Amino acid sequence: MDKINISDIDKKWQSFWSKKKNKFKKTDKKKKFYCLEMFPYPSGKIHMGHVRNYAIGDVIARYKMINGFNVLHPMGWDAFGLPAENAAKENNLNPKDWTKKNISTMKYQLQLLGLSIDWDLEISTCDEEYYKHQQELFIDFYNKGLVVRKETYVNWDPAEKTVLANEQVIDGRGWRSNALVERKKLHQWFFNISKFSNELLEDLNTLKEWPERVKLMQKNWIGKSVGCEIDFKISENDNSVRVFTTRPDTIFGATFLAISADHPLCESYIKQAKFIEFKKKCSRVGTTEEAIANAEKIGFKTDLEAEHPFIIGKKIPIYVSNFILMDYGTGAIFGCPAHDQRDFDFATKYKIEIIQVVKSKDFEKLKTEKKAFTGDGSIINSDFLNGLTITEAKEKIVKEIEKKKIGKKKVTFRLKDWGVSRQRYWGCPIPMIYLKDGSVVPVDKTELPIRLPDDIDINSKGNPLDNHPTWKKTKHKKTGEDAIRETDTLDTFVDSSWYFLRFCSPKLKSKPFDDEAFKYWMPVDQYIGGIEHAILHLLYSRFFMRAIKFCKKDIKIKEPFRGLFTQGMVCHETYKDEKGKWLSPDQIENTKLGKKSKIDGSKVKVGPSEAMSKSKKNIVDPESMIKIFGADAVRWFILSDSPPERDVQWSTAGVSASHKFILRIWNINQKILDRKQTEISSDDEKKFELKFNEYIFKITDLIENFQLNVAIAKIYEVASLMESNIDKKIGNKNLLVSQIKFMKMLLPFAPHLSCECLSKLEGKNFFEEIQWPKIDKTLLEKQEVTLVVQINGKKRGLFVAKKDLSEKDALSEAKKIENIKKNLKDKKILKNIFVKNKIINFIVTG
RNA sequence: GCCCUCGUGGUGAAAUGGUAGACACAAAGGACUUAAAAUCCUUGCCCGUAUGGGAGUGACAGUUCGAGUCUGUCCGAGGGCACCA
Repeated sequence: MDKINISDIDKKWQSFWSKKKNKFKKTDKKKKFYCLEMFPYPSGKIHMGHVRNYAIGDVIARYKMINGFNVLHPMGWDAFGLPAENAAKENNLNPKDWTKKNISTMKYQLQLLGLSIDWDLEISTCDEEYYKHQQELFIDFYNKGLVVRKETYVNWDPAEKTVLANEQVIDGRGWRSNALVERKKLHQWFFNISKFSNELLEDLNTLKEWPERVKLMQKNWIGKSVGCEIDFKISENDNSVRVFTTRPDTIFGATFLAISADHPLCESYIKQAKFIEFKKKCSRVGTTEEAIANAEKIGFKTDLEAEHPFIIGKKIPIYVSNFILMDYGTGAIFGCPAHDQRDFDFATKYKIEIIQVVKSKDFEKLKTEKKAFTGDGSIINSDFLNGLTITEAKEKIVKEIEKKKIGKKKVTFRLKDWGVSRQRYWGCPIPMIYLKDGSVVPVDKTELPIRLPDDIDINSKGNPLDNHPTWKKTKHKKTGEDAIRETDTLDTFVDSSWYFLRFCSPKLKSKPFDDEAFKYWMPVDQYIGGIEHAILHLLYSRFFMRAIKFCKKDIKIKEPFRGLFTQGMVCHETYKDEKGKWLSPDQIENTKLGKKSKIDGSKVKVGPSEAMSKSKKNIVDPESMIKIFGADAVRWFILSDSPPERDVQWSTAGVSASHKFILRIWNINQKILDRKQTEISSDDEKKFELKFNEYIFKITDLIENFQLNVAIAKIYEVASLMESNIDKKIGNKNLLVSQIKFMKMLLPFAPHLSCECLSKLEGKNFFEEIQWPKIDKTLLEKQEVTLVVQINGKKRGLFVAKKDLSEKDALSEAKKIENIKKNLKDKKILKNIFVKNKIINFIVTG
């Protein structure tokens, strides 16, 4: 019997596939399948999360390939980003070199997994061949009005002289500099994503193959709210304040107006010392959403009053308040303290009148608990609205408002425009220039790409592009006048918002993508990645597709990803030594007295299993695992232990068991090859065939439904079936044919072993002609079924019968069972329940 | 605060309203071996030698001949959104 050397067969088949460049495309071009996994950020080495992502993707890609599909299965690198700049600062090298080195390491590691990736299609977002086209798209968007320049508030790190993302601000301080972060107003570039708010929301309904959870998260993020705008006349002058509300039904309970500190009406106070002090107080609150949410409500009372639109002669004070945001609604509200918690808190603090307008028996009780009543009820104290329900009142008041021409029904979205400017070096330069007269224009497309300079001082404070001696100096192509380049670069989410389009024609020089290739491959049939991208990346990509459609008439597609699958994380136990320092799994030793530290032999405290992370050191290196157990075992384990959408616990015992199973399959294969002819028993043969065919059916169904862990459980069962039939009276040919089918079913999961076994079975190395085994439907019909017999709903016996046994025959068969006879004795059968192929239930007396 | 998801053995988990715990990990016992490793077999809560019986899917109700699965209330864990007017 041949012995197997796992690392030899890994190498053999990886080199076989790589020589063929994984181009196993079928002649049937009609059946295309675009299988895409989220491309990685080249941070240094691959981690188990990548292994899981790409193992799942590879199962789907290979399964589709051997089902006759023409499969696009590419890979690339999300190569721009902050870590490269930070690493460059620490090691005093260029971000480009650092990135390239990481890409080559990670590509080598991914190849060790034996993925069916077509590496000819490899792209990297930091290559000018890629970002050139991104700049082109940016200009297209700009020309169509989808890019705007606006002034907004940002988190400004005064030490680093740069803008920080919200997640880079920790407790109000810069994560690197530890400097107090300021709110600063800056001119920034924005993608006009809010133009598509309603479309992005409505079209979620068309995404039938997306997880409901992701769609819901996007729905909440877009945040549609239906309400109305109302103009309040200012008593002191002819101006008015426009407010937005979703509760126009509470208008009679309005006792104050509140406007944002950035509201145009505040302009006349800007120079007042009191107002300046108030604004200072506001900006002292952090910029994280949580900090804002928990901040105390403070107000600045203006000397203005507004006229209540429905109560003649009633004047209500106007406040400037920190809880009103300028970029939501109109930046102004009317406060109805009785029925809104924030308004209630504010009114209590500034002793503003509280008028109840919705009936509730708990109102006074809630008031003493300092709570507003936000529930349902009928309207009171509201003139012509009295007695109506909230819904009725909303309808009626909106009609009145529209009749009086002081406002109208209005839909508002939470989704804001996407700010894409970053004061960074390692990103795609924004192809815009500033002219002397202050205007801003795009560069001429013939000048693309606007390249990143290599000779930068990475250690300079602020943006190295801005500090570069010559880079930003340029000339306007049309007029020849001097101009200054935009020195901000694009958010890296832009890079990943269209890479899936580039994969359709990654080498094309003239355009971002080829129209024919686009038509053929798009949309992505199956997209696979982490849940952490549920909102931003997926929403931005959906926006990009629409923006491109808006710019190019012949693009018909709106949704880039037809199917989406979000996999769970890879977790591992956490370890701490006696001093509370984190230990990595390879610093742990198993002894009879428990786990000990390899470093000093001290006792180790085992913590809960958590997502693998550098900070907790609970990381297992995929490369070393592959070297020990082989690529198939690593892939197998990570797929077998949990449903792919849930978190999986990594365990060395588990992967070692997978390795043993790989060897067991090899042994089964050898035993079948070495088997001597046996006498045939038609009975054994038939049973085996029926059972085997059923497994093809089940495994096919399970893969189609992404139940990969259950599919693997069935493969274990097939292995046992094969093993137990080697000594039975089954023809060699039948066993061999079944083993070939078995190995084909194994191929998406453990391709190296599968191909090696197939080559032994068929006597040649082959791949192209592999076809997923066919299900014999007539055999499925012949399958026997187990009928369960219950008495009063309790299981009392079972028997195996032919499929579709009639009720009459089933009942008489059931009554022959010893235990059933015993239980039916002296009892009267009141009713028989019979469900074909499933169950018999006798309902009896007593 | 609002919204969503999930609670099944020592563990990861299976189960179109129809045999709960498939499959695997770990454990215990056994076989082989001088021994170990490897491999294989058995066991898994309670009563019983056993055929068998009882309890049992976070808790309590309900619908049903039959509920892990459907409905309601509660408890617990995780996630998303969060001065969004």
